[in-house]
Amino acid sequence: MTHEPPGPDNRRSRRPSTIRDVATLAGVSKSTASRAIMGQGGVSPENMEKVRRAVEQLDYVPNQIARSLNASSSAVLGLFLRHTRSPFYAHLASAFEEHAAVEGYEVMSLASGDQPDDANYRSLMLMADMRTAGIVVAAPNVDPRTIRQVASRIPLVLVSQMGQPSNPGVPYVAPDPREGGTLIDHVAGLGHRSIALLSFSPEQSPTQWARISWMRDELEHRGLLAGLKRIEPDQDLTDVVGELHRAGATAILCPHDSVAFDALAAAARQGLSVPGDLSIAGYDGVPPFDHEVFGLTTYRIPVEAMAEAAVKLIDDLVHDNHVDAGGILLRGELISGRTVGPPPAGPDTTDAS
Amino acid sequence: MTHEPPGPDNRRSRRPSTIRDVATLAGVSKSTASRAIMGQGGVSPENMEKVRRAVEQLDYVPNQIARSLNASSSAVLGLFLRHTRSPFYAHLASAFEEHAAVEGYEVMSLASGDQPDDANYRSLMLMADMRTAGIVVAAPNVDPRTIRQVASRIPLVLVSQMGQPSNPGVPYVAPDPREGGTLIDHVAGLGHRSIALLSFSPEQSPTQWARISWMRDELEHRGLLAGLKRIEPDQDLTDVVGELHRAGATAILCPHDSVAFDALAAAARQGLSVPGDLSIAGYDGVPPFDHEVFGLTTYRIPVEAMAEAAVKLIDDLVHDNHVDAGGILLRGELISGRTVGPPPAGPDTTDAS
DNA sequence: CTGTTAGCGCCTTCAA
DNA sequence: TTGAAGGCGCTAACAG
Repeated sequence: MTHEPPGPDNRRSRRPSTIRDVATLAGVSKSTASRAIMGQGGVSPENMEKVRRAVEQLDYVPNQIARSLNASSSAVLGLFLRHTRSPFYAHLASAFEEHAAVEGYEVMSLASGDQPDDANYRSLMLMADMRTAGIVVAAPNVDPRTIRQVASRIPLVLVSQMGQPSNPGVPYVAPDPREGGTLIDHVAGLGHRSIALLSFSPEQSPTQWARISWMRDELEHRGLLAGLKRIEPDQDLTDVVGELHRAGATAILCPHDSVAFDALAAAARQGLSVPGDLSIAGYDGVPPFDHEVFGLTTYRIPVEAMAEAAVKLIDDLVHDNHVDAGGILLRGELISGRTVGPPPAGPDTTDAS
Repeated sequence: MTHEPPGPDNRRSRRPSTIRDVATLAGVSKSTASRAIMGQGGVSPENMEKVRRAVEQLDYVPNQIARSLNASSSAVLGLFLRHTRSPFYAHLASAFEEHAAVEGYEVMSLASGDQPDDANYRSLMLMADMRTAGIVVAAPNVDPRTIRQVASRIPLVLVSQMGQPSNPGVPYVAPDPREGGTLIDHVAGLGHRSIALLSFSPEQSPTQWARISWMRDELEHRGLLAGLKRIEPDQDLTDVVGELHRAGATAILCPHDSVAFDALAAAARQGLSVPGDLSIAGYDGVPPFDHEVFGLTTYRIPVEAMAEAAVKLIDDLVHDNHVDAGGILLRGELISGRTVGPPPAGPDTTDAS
């Protein structure tokens, strides 16, 4: 084995050069260097040039953080997400980044995961500390008090998966709650008279809980409710789906698309054909679940439009433009796939026209 | 309509209280306040209590950024991702956050999207500026020079979707390149003698390009290559798939799972049954694509293990433990689904045992 | 144990 | 046009 060359060092070396280094090398004062770098004029051409060269030679890049420490605001937006994993949030984040970039913002994201609320508070404060221009919160698990506390210090916009969130005074973007019946209309319209719901616990997801609750009430009101089954994340749905079917349900509405696919797998294991024996619908309608090859029937939350609206809202807030204390409601759309069809012709189909 | 109450204000109010406010209110000096807050001892019980009360009364939260400005390091890790959208990166980010949390790190993420490399450089510097303890880069589009430049200032680990990346001296985590043949072995093992590849351009994804190139060479070497078709993102694959099939290909390997589903849809439109007429395989094997209900045959990149290894690596680097200049290679696994089967019995199946 | 001083890197008054 | 000084919020080193 030959002698190893000093080689590209694993360990860090020269500390990043500061504006001081630039000033010294250019033979001017820090202030002049600063002004030259900021390009605000008021610097002689010679000094301008000297500084430019020093910057180049030293690979100098201004420390954005130190800069924003006294600038009181930067061009960075904070995005606080429930998870990174779920396609809904991933898609939202991506769309938000794109639209924010158009307005000249950089986006830094933090995820809540399942941390307790005081950790959420610290995460949000961390964003605020770095003088983000504003924060967008897309994490239904954050306590409303925390939201208000942070919102009192920095422009903050809420993005919700459902109707108006319970944070008075904080602007929000959300799907129009009046759209909640779209899916039910579709399923009922095909003739289903016994529709079941799957749901996580309220703790696991307040948003989905609210959504499902609304649907339960609506179905009950219309006399179509076949029952609501509480499920756990990653639970095997084979038995649940089997029971619901045996109990007479002809359609199952799921809290989100991923669950719908679990239910489809469960139905397959139970030897049930979809939508022949049983119809199954999801909720969210976000890539990749909405891929034509899957043919899932679902309700598409208008993620793209929500992201765009959120950027506009936070941007207005940042620029102190007038912003409605309320929020912006957007309409999604029904994705009509191949997992929902007419109910099987049963013995009591008499009243189905 | 009644008179509106002053209401929870849309606009921000009192600027966040600083350690100065705390000190003043508690009637001590900034240093004492600081020490009390840091809880490092050396403060009298009375002052301790006074400060505690002041903190509570003012809702004081230390500014982490200002703190790290002279601390030279914080407990925040930076994660720089190619996209937020793709399930691969979303999954990686999520897993990374979880493992980082175990080690007591917070994770802030920035996405590269399609920005030019100088913007990538600025993004990475922004992370470094905020004194992140270290940075993990999972974005194959970042220029190696940029990587080295940043790595010379701050602990940096590379996470790649394929074998060893071309960044000498920078530790990395990657799937074992020797595993590259797994999928080919599987498909060829079933009797396919004419295997086609789909690929994006090298610019769109160096990683996938490298992977596909490797496969092309391998297939050519084995005399099984039916051709390589260059595709664009979001391209309709109907014609491509049709042509490949007519040209005699019995199996198509895709650059990643999402493309595989596009190909499946295209095959369906062409009236081809899968895997009866044509076998199709993906690559990545990450949720939600690996869901049993889809039955996709693919190669699963060991994302979880990679995330865990990346955390360990960056943590070691941060603590100046010895870290191999090379990297860590991990093995994924073949997911054998229902989209790859034996080739159709053709006129020239004579040599297939 | 406590307060004063200095400095992280930067920008922005204020005089000169 | 320029430099010196001060401050963003915080912590660490240094006297008392």
